[in-house]
Amino acid sequence: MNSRSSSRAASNAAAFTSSSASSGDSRKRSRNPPTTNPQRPLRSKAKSPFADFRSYMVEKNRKLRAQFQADATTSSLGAGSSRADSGDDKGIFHGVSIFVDGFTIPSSQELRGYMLKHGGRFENYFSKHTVTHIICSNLPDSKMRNLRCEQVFLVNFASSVLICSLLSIVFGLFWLRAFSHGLPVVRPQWVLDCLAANRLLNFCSYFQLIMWGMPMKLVLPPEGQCFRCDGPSGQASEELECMKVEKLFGEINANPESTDLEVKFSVPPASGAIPTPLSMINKSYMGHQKIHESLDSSVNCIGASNQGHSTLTDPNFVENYFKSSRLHFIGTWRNRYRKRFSNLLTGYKSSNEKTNCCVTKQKASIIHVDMDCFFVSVIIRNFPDLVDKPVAVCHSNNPRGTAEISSANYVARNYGVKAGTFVRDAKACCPHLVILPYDFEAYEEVAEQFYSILHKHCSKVQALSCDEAFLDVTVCDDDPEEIASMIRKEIEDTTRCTASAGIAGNLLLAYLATRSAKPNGQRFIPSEKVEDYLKDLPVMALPGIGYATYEKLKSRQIQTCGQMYMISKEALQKDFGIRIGDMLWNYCRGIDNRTVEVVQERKSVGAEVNWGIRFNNLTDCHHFLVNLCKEVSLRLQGCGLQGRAITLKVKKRKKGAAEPLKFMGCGDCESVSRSITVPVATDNVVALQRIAKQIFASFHVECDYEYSHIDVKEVRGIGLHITKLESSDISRKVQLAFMCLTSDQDGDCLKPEGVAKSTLKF
DNA sequence: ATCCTCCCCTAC
DNA sequence: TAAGGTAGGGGAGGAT
Ligand SMILES: Nc1ccn([C@H]2C[C@H](O)[C@@H](COP(=O)(O)OP(=O)(O)OP(=O)(O)O)O2)c(=O)n1
Ligand SMILES: [Mg+2]
Ligand SMILES: [Mg+2]
Repeated sequence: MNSRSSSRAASNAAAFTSSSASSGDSRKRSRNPPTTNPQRPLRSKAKSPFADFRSYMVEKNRKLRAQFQADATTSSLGAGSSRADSGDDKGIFHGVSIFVDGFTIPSSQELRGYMLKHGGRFENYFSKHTVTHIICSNLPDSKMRNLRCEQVFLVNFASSVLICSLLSIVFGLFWLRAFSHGLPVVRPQWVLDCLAANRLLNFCSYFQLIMWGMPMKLVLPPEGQCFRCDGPSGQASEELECMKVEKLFGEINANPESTDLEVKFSVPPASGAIPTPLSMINKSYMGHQKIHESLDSSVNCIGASNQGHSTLTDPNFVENYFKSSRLHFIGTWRNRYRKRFSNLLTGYKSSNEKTNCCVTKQKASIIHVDMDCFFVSVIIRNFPDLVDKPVAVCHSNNPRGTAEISSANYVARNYGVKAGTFVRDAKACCPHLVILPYDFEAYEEVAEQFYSILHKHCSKVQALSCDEAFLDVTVCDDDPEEIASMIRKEIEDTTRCTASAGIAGNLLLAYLATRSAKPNGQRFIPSEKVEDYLKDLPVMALPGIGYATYEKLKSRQIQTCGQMYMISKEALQKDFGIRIGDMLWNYCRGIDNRTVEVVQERKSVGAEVNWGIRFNNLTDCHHFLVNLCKEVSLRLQGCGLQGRAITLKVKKRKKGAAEPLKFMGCGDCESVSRSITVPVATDNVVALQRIAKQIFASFHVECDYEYSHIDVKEVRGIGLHITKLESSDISRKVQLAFMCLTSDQDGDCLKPEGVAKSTLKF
């Protein structure tokens, strides 16, 4: 029970066995950029109708793709079969792909119609990869409109906060303008004149003057401070307003029906209607009785027949997969924690401020606590006979299978079994290994007990994962080692699972101390022992140094912290970059300047699946993408966030790569990702789908080897990530306010209580 | 210099 | 059979 100063951490050969784990399979990464440049769609020149089955399929698949694209991109191809797409009879806008920026005359819808009719394309979202021309009217028009709105707005609300929001909307235009990326910005008249001349005219004389197009930056001040607008060269150009702003996050909600900035402010149905994040309830790992599950067919018999283990057979794969994924569980745990303990996390001022100058003089006391073989410990409570047997948690007990061990107890670890090993390899090196199934609800419950105890003993708790946290006990009166001891005892009494703890002067050393205290132990590293402790420590034991960095260091004859200690900071920075070099130099000296952060701002929301992804046709692939968008949209809404940048990632079997070692795995892949930034943050599922579809289209995933950049049959993983996040609160209010303004349209959306609520706040 | 995009790396 | 997710840090290299 006592802190045995085991030397396991140092002598453990885990670092060296891990190389075999990644042999030949997917974990290898390619540094290569995408070999292709899918700048323009490669069109096969379809000749005679379907000479054979193959060309029939090619044609069919192209139609499918075109149909799919129609949402995000509209092109004459998508317009349907009425138009013969063959030979020379391409419309006058063939090869032209426009993006309409802001208010135009003719309207963007009219322009869209012209493009469709005459062989061009119309993009709903700007991307330098897909757009060839930006269409933009004179700014004053749109500006006037916006300003007029602003005045009405003033009359109605007399709210300075809202002015700020309005201004940010106006500046959205500037930002958008700055997106031109060297593409021609052309007046809409060009389109009309081309039509009149019945040919593609040189657009040079139609260049739109970008009068106010210098990038402007709207500075969002810290709470309660002045609000400024900085001009191009950094000088404060205008002091716009000086006001108390509790928080100003941004702009109105994206309108899924239109990207025009003078949008009709209708509430997007999906995001506005359901305030409760149903997704969170559905996904709850706490639901002892699965009430809400009845909402989705998957649990009940209806959909069950279709359920499978891949996208080939399960139309509801996204949802079903996540239900069983351990990595999804631990990956999403932090958000559930945020919700569950939000009362303890809010109002805590960011310790980022170095205001604790008085504290810095005092030497910090950090405790790191981590549950021992968490997933196993929780399950094994029900099997007391197994405590001295080798046990692991895994989906499968198949001795020839490729299911992964999630956690192994310390008996099993002595045989070399650890998280991530295939069950067949685990069985090979430990034939008597007992496999137990997962119980995510139980993990959730124990984690809650764990954190309740931590928060009881200390107010500065930083959650690292469901079984691991840092505590800053610098200002506590009690002896840190005694606190750790008490906490560990209470954890064991409450949960019947053991935890280990490390105590030291900074996060790094506390973390390392826990490692050498495990299992069921604790260790204090006094500052005078630090050098001794680090001297022979393998570099791989340092947090932030994984397999790749380890290999890189090894090739430079650096394997221990002691050896790294000898390398100059400059040399490390040259080889690993400024920040990482700095980190290496610090860590091998036991220096760590990080502080315990109770609240951590979320910077991205995303979902991806890289298992069970197999498609035989584009339809299924599109279907999957649509569901992934739903998932991400629900997650955004579930945590009250909206984002401006949407990134789509596609994993594709690497050229020459064999079938994955792992059943239904992604194997050795290259991945491509591409993002689109829109001017208005969104959480709306329709908007996400449109944007994701547009990006997907730009990858040119097709069913046809010769003409596609990615064969849909080789897609092994898809991910969707949202960044440039803003809170949805404010934007929702502003949006409602706008609806009030423009009450002529969508008046039925004006839920009285909604408006009342929003005005109340102001 | 600073920002942005597209990656890779890391940890649980 | 089996459930290889999630989010942050940061580097390279290009645009501005
Ligand atoms: N590759 C991984 C790593 C972790 N986990 C899950 C199972 C672990 O039980 C839990 C906590 O991770 P830890 O790194 O803390 O590992 P353990 O708690 O299992 O063991 P230890 O005693 O080393 O902390 O996260 C996982 O499923 N797959
Ligand atoms: Mg643990
Ligand atoms: Mg842990």
